[in-house]
Amino acid sequence: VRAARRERIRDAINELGYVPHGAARALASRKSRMIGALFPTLDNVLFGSFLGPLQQHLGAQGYTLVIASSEYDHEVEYSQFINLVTNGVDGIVLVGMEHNERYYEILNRKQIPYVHTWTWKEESKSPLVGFCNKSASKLAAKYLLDIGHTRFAMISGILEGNDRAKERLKGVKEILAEHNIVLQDHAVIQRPFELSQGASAFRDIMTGKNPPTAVICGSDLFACGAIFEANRMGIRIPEDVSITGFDDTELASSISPTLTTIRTPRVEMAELTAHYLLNRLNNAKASQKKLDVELIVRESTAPPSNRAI
Amino acid sequence: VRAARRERIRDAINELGYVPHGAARALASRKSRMIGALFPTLDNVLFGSFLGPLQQHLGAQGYTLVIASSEYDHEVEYSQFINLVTNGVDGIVLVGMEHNERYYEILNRKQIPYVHTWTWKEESKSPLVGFCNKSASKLAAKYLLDIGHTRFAMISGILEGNDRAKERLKGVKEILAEHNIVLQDHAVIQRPFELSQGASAFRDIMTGKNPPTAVICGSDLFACGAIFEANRMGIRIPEDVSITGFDDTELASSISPTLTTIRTPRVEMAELTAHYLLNRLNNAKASQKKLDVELIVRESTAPPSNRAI
DNA sequence: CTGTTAGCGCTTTCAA
DNA sequence: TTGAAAGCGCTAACAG
Repeated sequence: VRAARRERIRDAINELGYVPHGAARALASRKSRMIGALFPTLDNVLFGSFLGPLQQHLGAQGYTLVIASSEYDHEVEYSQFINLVTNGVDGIVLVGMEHNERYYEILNRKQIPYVHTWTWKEESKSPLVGFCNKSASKLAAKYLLDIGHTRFAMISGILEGNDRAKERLKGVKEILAEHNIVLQDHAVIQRPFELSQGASAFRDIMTGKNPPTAVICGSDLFACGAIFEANRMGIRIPEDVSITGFDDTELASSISPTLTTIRTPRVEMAELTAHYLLNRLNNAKASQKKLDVELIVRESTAPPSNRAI
Repeated sequence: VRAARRERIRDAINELGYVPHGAARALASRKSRMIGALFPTLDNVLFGSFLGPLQQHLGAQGYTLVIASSEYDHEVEYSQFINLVTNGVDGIVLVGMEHNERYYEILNRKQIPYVHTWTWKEESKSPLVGFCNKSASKLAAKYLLDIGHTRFAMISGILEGNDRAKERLKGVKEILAEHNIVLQDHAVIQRPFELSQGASAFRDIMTGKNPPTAVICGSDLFACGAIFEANRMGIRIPEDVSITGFDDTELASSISPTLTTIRTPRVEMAELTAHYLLNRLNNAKASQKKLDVELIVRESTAPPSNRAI
């Protein structure tokens, strides 16, 4: 069949509006050309900025991304996971490492490649494409120590079931300990990832006795909520209190004062996640990747003032 | 087979980790139990706050939500649309009404129910679950007129291919015209939906000659970016300039000053969208719905001051 | 290179 | 109520 005729046939197919039947194709070929992504929530620009590029890279190779969110609920996550497997995804993207053991049994039995993102551990046996949350949060704490802070508080995500949040807290504690500073339990406030939670946590922290001169936040959302609340309370940032965030979302560079934060490589992570899975699917060698994070110093941090506020 | 034995069988199935094969089921039953959602972007909390509840309601009836984003690109949207149809979704959720004619040919031929969201038109023949963008933006403009403003500017989303943005602008123009005020072309700035775009548009507006006393924004993102920029420029909100947003995202109620905005009913819209599609799929009567929007007055608006700034 | 055929794992229909 | 058989729309393997 020559090119000309081939083209006419393709045109005819388009004219008639023929759309292939994915289920039949999947059944016959044992490949669905779908990749599943199981995320904690969609209600956060963080994940959006990862999923867009991920979809793009996967789409370039003919794969469709199927997104599911667990709403930070284990039950929901489990049923969404089963949904993805039932729908026959060829590969799966998971966030963090704390997941039901059964997932891996199923994945292994069905030979479905998977990858953990948003996290990193040296000794991990399961495939990772992510960054080290612990050393990332150390970067922020270290910077604050270097410019002279000694009294700290941290606004953290809910630790339960969230290894990223746990690692971030651990990093802060470790580096403070190296400087003989103990981050006490009452100085660590756990909250769901929301602006308003950052605001109320900040108020709690600053109205307690012996308030800190620096507040380390486990998310830009917390940090920005804190900045808004500081403004309402008449607390000047950074003159009275320094604040750091985590992620470097658009809000961090837009807010006034702009936010000192940790840039997490979401776009690059999406690309490498796609490549990892695509390689596995093509039986090529696929290697996990540790990505670098970066401290972005902006206006929300400064040396502590001498006067206690 | 009695209940006891039935239960034992189910347990055994669970033990063995059997997961049904969706493609085979879909092929045999001509139902995939998947619903597609085609969105402009995932990189905006707006859509996240809709997709979460949508997934929840669909999931309650055993449906999986397959999310695709077009990144505001027609080509990408088309290929994602074909992807969804190929993957055999049983129903589809579209945002706005400006879509390729061919979508409807395919949808009709394949008898796939669909619904348009985020928009409303009285005379529409295609099913809608949404709100009227035009009357929504009128609410904001009307309020500003009522408290005495006469000089306006608008920061709008890119109009091309976006009927929601067009309607919002139209609403503002109409109500101003009723008060004999012409919103001139140079007072309307079109930008992609980003905080930083709101900031730079605000700067452009305020450094132009004869700056307005009120800036109407087609998105909370623009409005918050404008507030941040005002802060940097030493312009006081609302004393010097009033600013209104659109959507009532979490940022609107958190930012300082808090933002006067239009609340769009995203959660309710998600629920009704799910119900519409589920009813169509169950051959029950399904009716489209017009949802109400609401003006939320907060701190970012006040009567114009007498002194020109 | 092209045409034919078996069969993917289910649901559905029909027979027992 | 249960079992057997057909077949969904494709792909893959093989024969021509």
